[in-house]
Amino acid sequence: MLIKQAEKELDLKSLEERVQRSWKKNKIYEKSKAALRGKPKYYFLDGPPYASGAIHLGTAWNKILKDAVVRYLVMKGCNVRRQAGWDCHGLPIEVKVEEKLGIKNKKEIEELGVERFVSECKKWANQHIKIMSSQFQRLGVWMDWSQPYTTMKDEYIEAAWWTIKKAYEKNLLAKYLRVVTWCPRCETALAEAEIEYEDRSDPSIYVKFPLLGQGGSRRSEYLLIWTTTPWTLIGNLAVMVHPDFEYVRAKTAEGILILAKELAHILKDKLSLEYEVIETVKGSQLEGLRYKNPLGDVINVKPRSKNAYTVILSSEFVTLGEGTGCVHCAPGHGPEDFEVGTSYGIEPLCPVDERGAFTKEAGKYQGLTVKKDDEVVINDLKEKKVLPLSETITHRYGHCWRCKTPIIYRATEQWFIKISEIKDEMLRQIERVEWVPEWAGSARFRGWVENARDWTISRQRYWGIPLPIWVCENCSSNEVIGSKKELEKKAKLKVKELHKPYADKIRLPCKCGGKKARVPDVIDVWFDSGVAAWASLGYPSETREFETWYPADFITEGHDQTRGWFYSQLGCGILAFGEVPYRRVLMHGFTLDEKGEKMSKSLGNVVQPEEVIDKYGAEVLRFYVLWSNKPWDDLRFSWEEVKVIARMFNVFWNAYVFATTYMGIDKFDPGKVKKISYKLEDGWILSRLNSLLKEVTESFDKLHINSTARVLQEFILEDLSRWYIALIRPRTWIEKEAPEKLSAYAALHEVLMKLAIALAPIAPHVTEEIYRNLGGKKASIHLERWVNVNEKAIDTQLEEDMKVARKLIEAVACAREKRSIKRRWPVLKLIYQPNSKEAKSSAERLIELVKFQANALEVEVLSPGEEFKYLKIKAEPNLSTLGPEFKEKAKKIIEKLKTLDGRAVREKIKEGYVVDIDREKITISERHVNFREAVPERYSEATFEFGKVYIDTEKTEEILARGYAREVVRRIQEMRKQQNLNVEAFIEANVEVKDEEIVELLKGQKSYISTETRAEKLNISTKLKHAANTREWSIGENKFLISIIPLSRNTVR
RNA sequence: GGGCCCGUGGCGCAGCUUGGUAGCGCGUUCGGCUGAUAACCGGAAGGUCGAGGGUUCGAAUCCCUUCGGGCCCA
Repeated sequence: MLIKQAEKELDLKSLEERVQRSWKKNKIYEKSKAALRGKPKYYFLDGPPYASGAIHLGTAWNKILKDAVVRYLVMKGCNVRRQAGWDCHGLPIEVKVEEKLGIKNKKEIEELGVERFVSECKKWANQHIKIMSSQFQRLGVWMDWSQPYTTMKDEYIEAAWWTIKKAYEKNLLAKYLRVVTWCPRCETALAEAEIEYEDRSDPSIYVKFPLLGQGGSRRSEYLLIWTTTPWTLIGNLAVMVHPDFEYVRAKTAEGILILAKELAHILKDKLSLEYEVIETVKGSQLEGLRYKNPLGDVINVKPRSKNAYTVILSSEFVTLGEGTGCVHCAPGHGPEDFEVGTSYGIEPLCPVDERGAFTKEAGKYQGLTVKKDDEVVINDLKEKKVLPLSETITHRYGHCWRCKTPIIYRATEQWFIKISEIKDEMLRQIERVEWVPEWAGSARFRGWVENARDWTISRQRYWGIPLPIWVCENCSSNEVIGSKKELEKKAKLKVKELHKPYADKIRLPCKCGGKKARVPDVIDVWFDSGVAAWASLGYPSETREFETWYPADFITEGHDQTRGWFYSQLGCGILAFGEVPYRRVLMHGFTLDEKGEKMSKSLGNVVQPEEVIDKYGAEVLRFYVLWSNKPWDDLRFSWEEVKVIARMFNVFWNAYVFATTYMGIDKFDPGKVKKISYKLEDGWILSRLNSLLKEVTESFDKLHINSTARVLQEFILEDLSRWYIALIRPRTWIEKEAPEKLSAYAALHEVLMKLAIALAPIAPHVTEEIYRNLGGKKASIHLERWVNVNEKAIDTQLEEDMKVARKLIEAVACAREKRSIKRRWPVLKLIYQPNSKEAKSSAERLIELVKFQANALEVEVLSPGEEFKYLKIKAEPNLSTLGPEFKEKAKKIIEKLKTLDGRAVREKIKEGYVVDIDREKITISERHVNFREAVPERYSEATFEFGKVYIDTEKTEEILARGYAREVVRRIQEMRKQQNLNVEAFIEANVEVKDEEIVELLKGQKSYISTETRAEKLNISTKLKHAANTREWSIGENKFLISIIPLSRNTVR
């Protein structure tokens, strides 16, 4: 096995394509699956992305996260099930298909034919599954792309049917009249999860409802209400007040108005009405007051309930936050209105049809459209002089998540899952799950479930799982069908497929002799994905897979899925099996733009994954999104940071190129290394490697994948590239098969190999290339087992020692800089004054390394507390104490002190230093002097974490010789590089410098210079003949002329 | 209006679980190194850790309040 020199330039894009092609060609994914047979089962369940459109950064992040975790688990030896899934039904695709076919509403769909429409939807889904699959695959995501689960297959539909039937059997399926959120464009009920809230401008009107006088006493008296939905006044049936609030009767130019006392100020502030409070009453006293709907004579509403058009009480829904404290109640148009109205026996009234058009009951408004025709209502109110104020406000309003139409509330009959009855069990089940982060379950999800209402599962649409409920046209009895077989058996005929319109054509016989027809509704798509844990296993029509895998061991999705998939699965799981169908959840964040704002097409700040891949490669995108922040925080996308990661890969690659260059030249065979005597730094890097592997394993296990990525990055940049390779570089230049060279190769090889394995789940392509070229034993790195930590290799003391050494060497660099001494120039002596015993021993153990890296001829390590002996100590007289104590003698004492040796003074100062002034012995104490240290001119000093360093800056002849030699070597190397010479090429070099002294110095360094530059002939003189490529260099004050000539035999090798 | 999360030099983040000298990267600037590296190293400038209060000998870290952003809901 030979290691080839790697390509110098890292082109991730082409590397990735190359690697992906080889995966395909060699069926690596299939092999990886095959290798897992018999290993412990692990069921990863892919949350199905919606099969329309293209992937975006958020879905890319999601899949990358899944892929990294799964790859890790596979390497750890888990037999992971990793089937891709697709969510295919629902409004989004219906809307796209409507657009494509140029139709706008349900009527047109019916005209076109449901069969055609549904088949177009299926086609759309299939097309986009294809597109998105290949986009995900380009990211390097390994899943079963060829056998995905889709929610539109008959077996999948059956699983949903079966689950509905379970709910029916458990008496958790119900149909009742309730106010639901409704999209008038899509003509269907919407679940809470299908509504998004956006700011919009709406009317804000104050309306007077005239009280019906009892014996004329209430003439010109009104309830003052406030609303932002004028159209709902047609369905108004009551006015709610809070029983405990105080209300006033206020006399104004508009008559006597009744409203909450606390809000009475709006009469003046908003309506510009002077008012006088003539009575204050409790809300409860208003109960039963009758009023007239001001639109009463133009509409056709005939409520039967005796409580209609009266004041009713609600302590729950009347607040003083806004409005007037008298709340307009239209039981057909609001859930709260419905609830309170019903408790007063008021039957809800909904004079609005599916499309949002007013019905006959709306009288003169028949045919007009809700919301859109608010103006008509407002004008009528104005004419009737019951509208003291009409303005507009901006507030959050719900919109259909697909077509953005403002939603309305309608009272309709719908089918529900009675969440209220299973909520306690749901809350208990949340605790069985391991949530990452913990609060995703204990706080966020729990909070959502606690507030959950019954789940409306019926939709009045076409592209979805048909609701498997058949109702007798005769006796109205229900039947729920749980499978295709059951349906065929009962219908006594074959069913083509379970979608609309085929399912609708099936009629079932009823005991009463009549026929049962399917309710025309389809099921809420959230229910579809809710059954994925068993539906994707083909259960219940097939049980083998189910018995093997269920329940899901791991899922990961964004925090929006708290209300979505985490929830729908929990609900469906309880219906089906009485338990939550997943065991571990990683909740991840959202992708935001660089300013932390949501990416959206309208803002034009969307970054496409392809864009990143085109510029930097999938590897960079993968590493970036995993590294950027904690998985559960939102990710602020930043091109700058992407660049940082791209550079890291470059450094990693360069380290690999370095290794392969020399290993290739020397034909190093990792398989044939026998006895290795590692040097200190080899032991160190292997220790660091194993410490790294430990951290990587731990953080992966905890799903703290950003930590994983960060420690890997740190290791690559700091330990491997910046330090270890710098340390072993001289060893790689040794020509012979020296043991110290082989040990460096062996260590470097092990590091690169294991690092590649640790990095493989995150960067599957580049690590594959490296693994194969470095002689990996398997056909692919992804068939490798995760690396076990070799605890024995971890030497924490050595790691600590190296830390001290590195810091020490950095401090030397700092001391050098203070005197502008380049690193190429050796320093005569390095004195290290450590600040602890530990630091001292660390430095002593690594003294040779320090000496070499600091480029010092000699190193001395002092003991903690031991003073650097050349340090000058100055005793500075303290004038503020000497003056007052010694008065006129002070001046002479000061003079004297300045002449003394500070060190001597300091030694004796404790017991008092005695000076002789005019033959008088005067004792100087600590309070009289301050001691100051001064570094002698010859030394430069720097302080750092582990103490102080001093360097001797004296330039001896030896230093000059070595310094000039290195300067010359550097220049020759630069010229070799410019001439693109092979690393191994031999040359003839000519060096000319006028200064004779320098020539003599350099001649003494001839063998060093020749070895370093592979100069077989080296001429140094004050005057030389030069070749054409001669270059002039300035080194210090001197001009050097240097030329190099490649030797002809270079080509032979 | 409510729940959850986030807020740390110009920018992007770590540190917060378990309180003890505020750290990294990018950017700026000055200097240096380099036969793996269009890479890198060192110095400098740059922070009242969103704000206010509390607990404590000591708070970026724990608690309360408040402001701004995100997601979800009303």
